[in-house]
Amino acid sequence: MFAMEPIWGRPEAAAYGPRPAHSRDAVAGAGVRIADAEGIAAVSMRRVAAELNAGTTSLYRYLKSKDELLDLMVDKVLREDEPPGPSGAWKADLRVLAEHARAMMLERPWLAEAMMARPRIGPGALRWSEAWLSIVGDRGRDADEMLTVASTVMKFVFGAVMWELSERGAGYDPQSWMDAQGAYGDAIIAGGRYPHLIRTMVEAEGPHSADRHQRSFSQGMEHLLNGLEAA
Amino acid sequence: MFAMEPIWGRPEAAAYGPRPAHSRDAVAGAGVRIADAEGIAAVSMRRVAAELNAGTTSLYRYLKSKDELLDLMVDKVLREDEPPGPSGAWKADLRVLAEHARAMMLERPWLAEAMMARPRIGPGALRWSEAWLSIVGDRGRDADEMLTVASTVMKFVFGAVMWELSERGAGYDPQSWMDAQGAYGDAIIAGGRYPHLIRTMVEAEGPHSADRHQRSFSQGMEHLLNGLEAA
DNA sequence: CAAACCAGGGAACGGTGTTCGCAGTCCTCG
DNA sequence: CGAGGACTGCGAACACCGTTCCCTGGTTTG
Repeated sequence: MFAMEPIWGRPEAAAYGPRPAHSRDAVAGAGVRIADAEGIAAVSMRRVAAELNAGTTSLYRYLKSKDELLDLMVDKVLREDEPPGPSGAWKADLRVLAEHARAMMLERPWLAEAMMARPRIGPGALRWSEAWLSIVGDRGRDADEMLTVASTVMKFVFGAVMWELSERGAGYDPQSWMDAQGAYGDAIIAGGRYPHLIRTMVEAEGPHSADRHQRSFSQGMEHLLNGLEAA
Repeated sequence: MFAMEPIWGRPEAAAYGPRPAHSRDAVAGAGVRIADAEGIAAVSMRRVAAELNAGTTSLYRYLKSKDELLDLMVDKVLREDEPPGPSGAWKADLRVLAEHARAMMLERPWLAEAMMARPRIGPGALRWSEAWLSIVGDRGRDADEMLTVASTVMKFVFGAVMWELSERGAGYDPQSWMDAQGAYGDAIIAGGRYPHLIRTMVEAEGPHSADRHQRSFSQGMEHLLNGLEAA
């Protein structure tokens, strides 16, 4: 497997020559600004260059590819959002860090997907990894258990956030969708092939409430933490 | 909120006119074949049309947009992979269904991301939702608890799969990356800013083993199930 | 048989990421 | 101090992309 060198392994400034008019961080910042304001789809090389009053292809003096631009954008955001440090109570600390990570990713709907698309090995991402591990690392357990606990929580957080974003992006929530749909929704109910699904939709309060994602996340975290505590 | 009608709510065949040369399912099948063989990035309207020996723009007789093509591809795969039914032992059943879902998504690396990108409301997706809920629905609990249990497990499974795929896609695993990297890897270690991270890399056996993802998944599932059982 | 309707698909539009090559700028070395 | 060379900025161009328009020709209904 080729160990393609990440952008953080390459020096930013050259030894010789004219001073660059911009910087990696400025390029990343322009990308973040556009993604926040107009969505990740609006982040094109031309658009980012325009944001910087630069020629489109000048960006390739700072980056090898658009993927690297996304790497820089992700890491800039992670670097500028400091993870809360451990207090010593690992369960509470995991709760706090998980909530913080969730809020961060919900605030920038493009972030979670961009993080999952590429390795997370920039300085900002490493600091977040360190934060997760430092919470579970001060127990007496061995390194493998540290890893299991931390990565299990991280996986749940990512999954929960992507789940929530997928509903938000579609402007869709399960209950109102069921109500609003015409022929297809009726066919689903009339078909009788999904009894548990329909019973849940009808009986459960969760899907109707406005804070159902927050509640579902908190409850899931609580059960998960209980399971990890018993281990 | 606009309830944009999903493709499953629209009839496939028209009343009048010549018989269509293809079908939605054939179009979806062509897309799946290309995605499986050449990756999701190779799935373009032109490429799919070529696979069917059709004109590019003929596809728009079957679909409104490329997004709908992805909807059909996802649902076709879900429809053709039958979820294992419940045996009555809910914990074991959740384990089995989770493993099945994980294997399915790992086999087609494009599937998980496509599933998260759009609402999952086709027949195949509904049958999978029904399968999850039918496992937890035959306990005496109320509907909200059913939902919490099922969705918590689903979120963990998605998060775990996307995590694994993000490493695979980069041809990167944390340990070998640490070993292979030159200047940047050294700087990480020398800097001393990530003590827990480095200790984990050095001491843990997990990151070195070939089946570390499977093991991490199984262990996480076990802890999660224990926590859900106690609830 | 005529009218209405629909499937197939070529041409074209405005985007995309990226490569190439060139002009001009600055640093280093003789 | 001057020359060579490395470097930056960037316009032009390429091969694609998703999608709309519009026309031809086939099929079904009345």
